[in-house]
Amino acid sequence: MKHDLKAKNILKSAMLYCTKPRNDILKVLIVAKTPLTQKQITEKLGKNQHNKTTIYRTLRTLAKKDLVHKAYIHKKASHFELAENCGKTRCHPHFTCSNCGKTICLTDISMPLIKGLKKGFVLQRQKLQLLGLCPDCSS
Amino acid sequence: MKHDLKAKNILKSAMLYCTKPRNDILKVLIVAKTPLTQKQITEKLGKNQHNKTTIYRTLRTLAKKDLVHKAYIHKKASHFELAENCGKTRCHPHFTCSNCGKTICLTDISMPLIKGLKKGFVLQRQKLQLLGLCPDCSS
DNA sequence: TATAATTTGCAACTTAGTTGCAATTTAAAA
DNA sequence: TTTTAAATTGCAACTAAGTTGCAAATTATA
Ligand SMILES: [Zn+2]
Ligand SMILES: [Zn+2]
Ligand SMILES: [Zn+2]
Ligand SMILES: [Zn+2]
Repeated sequence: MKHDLKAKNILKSAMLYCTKPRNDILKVLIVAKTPLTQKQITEKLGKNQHNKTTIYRTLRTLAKKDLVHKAYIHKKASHFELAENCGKTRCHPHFTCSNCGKTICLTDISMPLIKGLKKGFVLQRQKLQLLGLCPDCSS
Repeated sequence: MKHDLKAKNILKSAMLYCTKPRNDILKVLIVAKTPLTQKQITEKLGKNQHNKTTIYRTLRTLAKKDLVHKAYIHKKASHFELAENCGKTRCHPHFTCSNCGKTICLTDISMPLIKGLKKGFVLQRQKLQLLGLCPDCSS
């Protein structure tokens, strides 16, 4: 149960109550390869079902501690992922296929931080969203 | 009625029926300084009210012709703007204040196009979203 | 003016996400 | 271990953005 331990540690380090819903949801996010919606998390929870309110609240709690990011919104649904592949103020880019809807995390491509922000602006997070055709749909 | 003429020309160039709803909605977008939601467009329409379905359909029609962009989503609501301040595949960045919710169009700041996309990916549009504190909220 | 094609308005619907509250669970003290 | 206070959960009811089907109205063209 390597992921179970990791989930527990994440919660402990963030000084959060270690509950079964949080643990289960974190484990789903740990093994996920792309950001997930509440619905997708519910599907992946399998027999460890939890109320959708609990899932939304857990995601918000984890996001407040910057452990989870709302990566992007697609078809009205927010997609969440662990923050571990993002920098302090910069997230990795996400490429969404306008044909099939699939999204790919570009964890190996980085964009420079924006330059030239006028005085007074404090940047907390930079997100890059790419739309286009994925390899499957462009051939 | 300079804006009226501009709206008419936009519709004509795109080979779209020139109807009163489309004209009115376009005029609102022409004078807007930031992206607007359907609700905000309705407010700015004043006495030229149109059904919300019509507004959504008009926005979709204009977006299909790349005259309008869904710039970003904030608090579950899509925000639309004219595409005229965006490049062919690159939109100008948007800075949203996490404190007051205000959004600023950074039309004078440009980010390089992403490099290093793997073979097969076809980029259609690049969007940059910035979150942080605006000058009013950072002092 | 007549005609065909397109667009509009309405009402009903879908669905992501939120809220209040009572019941349950957690963590830490006794 | 038992007790206790604080935090979390589940439920049902709700909010609100956006969509759909269809009849009526409008547009462009001849
Ligand atoms: Zn695709
Ligand atoms: Zn990602
Ligand atoms: Zn602000
Ligand atoms: Zn803008």
